[in-house]
Amino acid sequence: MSTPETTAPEAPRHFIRQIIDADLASGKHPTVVTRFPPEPNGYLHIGHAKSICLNFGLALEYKGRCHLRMDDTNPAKEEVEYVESIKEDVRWLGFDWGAHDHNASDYFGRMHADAVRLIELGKAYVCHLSLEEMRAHRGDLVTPGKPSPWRDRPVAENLDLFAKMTRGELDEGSAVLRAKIDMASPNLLMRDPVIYRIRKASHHRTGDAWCVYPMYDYAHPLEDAYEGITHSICTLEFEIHRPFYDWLLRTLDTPAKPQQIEFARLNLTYTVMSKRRLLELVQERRVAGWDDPRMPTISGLRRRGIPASAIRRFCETIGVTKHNSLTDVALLEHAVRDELNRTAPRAMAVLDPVRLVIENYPEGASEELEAVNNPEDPAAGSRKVPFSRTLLIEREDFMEDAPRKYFRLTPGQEVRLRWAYFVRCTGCVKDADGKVVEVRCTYDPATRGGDAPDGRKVKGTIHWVSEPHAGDVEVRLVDRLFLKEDLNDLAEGEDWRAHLNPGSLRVARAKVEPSLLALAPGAAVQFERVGYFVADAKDSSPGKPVFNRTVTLKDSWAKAAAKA
RNA sequence: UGCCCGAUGGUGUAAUGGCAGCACGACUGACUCUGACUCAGUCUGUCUAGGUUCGAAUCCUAGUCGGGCAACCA
Repeated sequence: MSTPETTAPEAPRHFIRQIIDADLASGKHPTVVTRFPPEPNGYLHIGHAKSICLNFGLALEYKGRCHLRMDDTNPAKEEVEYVESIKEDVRWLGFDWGAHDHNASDYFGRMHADAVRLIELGKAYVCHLSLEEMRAHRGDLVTPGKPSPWRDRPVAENLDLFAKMTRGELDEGSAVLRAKIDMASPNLLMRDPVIYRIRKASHHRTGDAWCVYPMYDYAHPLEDAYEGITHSICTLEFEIHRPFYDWLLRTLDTPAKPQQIEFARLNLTYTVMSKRRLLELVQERRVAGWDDPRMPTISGLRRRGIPASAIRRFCETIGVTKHNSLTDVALLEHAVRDELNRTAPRAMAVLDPVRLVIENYPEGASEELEAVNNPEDPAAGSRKVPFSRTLLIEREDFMEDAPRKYFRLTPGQEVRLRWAYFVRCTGCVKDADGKVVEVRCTYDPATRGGDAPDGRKVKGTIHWVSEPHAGDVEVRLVDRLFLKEDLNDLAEGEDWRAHLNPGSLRVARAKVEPSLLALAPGAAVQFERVGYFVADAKDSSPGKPVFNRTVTLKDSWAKAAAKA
């Protein structure tokens, strides 16, 4: 597991850091304890990564600790499969919760005892209103609610009824436990919220031990208090829940009084982030699974070849605020390129091959040339690449009638074959349809290795593979999943699925230099002049890698050409 | 119609009463054995109107715009 870089001292003092600084300075807390509390009902995505980096990052930064806690209070929606994937993803991101592997369900006993205490305090009651009746009693945004007819029943009766609920003697939906607060509160969440409901369902951890399950609003503050969380960081939509959070801790007078702090969730261009939509993509088979390389899930990003360090860096870059924003996915891509440029070994692969014949190179001969593995990292060393008379180059690296400033192969022009020789184009061979089937050239033996002893320069360098030595591999040209920038900005009735990019996955064959065949599954590589790729961790087999494109290289020529 | 929260270049953010800064992006150009990287330069911003102050992105008031809130979900 990689160790996350400690945050630079000049890191922006975002508002949460400022709150913590103040709390530490005032002595309110001796240390920082945060938590990451996912509900195990789906896979983690890049938005969760923001929260993970924030919570675990803060703990690291302040030498406190961060707990991992499964918020498993709803037996109907949660599964073990998700628990495992969540742990794997957090670990992969580089974080460690140590011994603090918790579950909301660990506290069902304590929460229940606290509910009994609430009843004894006269602050909770059993209510039999149906869903519809309760909605009607709640009032609305502008009109106060009406009290439930059971609001003032005696403590003893509440105790007895809650015990019956707990023993499973009451039917689902026939009763709930409600906090008794204020039916006229302008905050609807304070109008006697439900805190326990009957669910005769089997829970993935507690089995059939319980017939009543706590609601999130009741459970979460208690979980935080039990664990001694100091700063309970969540997303903006929970802001309105904070008064109840504080009310509960105050009413129960818990020894610990964690503080809930809200920040804006991550939105990314060309990306859907809601669990519901991601689930639908999987269920409707619009992607191959949760870990499809096009998915913004942690497992998808991992399979796509995006390094954990790039995700961490990205999360630090985007900052933490209280206002909604839409982050350009280019920021993520930049973090990925930046990391991979430093670390990924280079190799040559031709995605759209056309044959290049060197007329003056001996037939049947071959040799090995030295190629640098990573110009950005001398320690990466070099490798041998086979060379012969017949090579394969990218089709787009030859043009019969080239525009000015086209530095690649065109009749009469000299270019460098990367790490090999200078070659001068002599022409091409076409088939009956006029399609180029072969490019011809001559080479200068004196330029072996790629430099001319006479000091002459070429403007262009192109990549190549030796046809007789080339490996043939599958490459998956992964592109953005959606064509629309802001998937949250949809017209009434507009289906987000209509913006799916039909070209988000193009499967192709590529010709590659032999060294690439030995690449370990999960290893990143740069195909020179093309992009960063990763040997797919799932579908690669020994000697037979399958490559996923992580991100393309920037291509200012393509941009210029498109403009012309 | 109520309550809560927010607003800084195209995008993400910093500045917490004292020179509006950084990163991404776009556009030039230099360099280059990757038209990559790197480097240099250019571009573009404090929602509006009042007020407080020597001085306001920052404090106050009003407005505008955006987001959230009426699951026995989290």
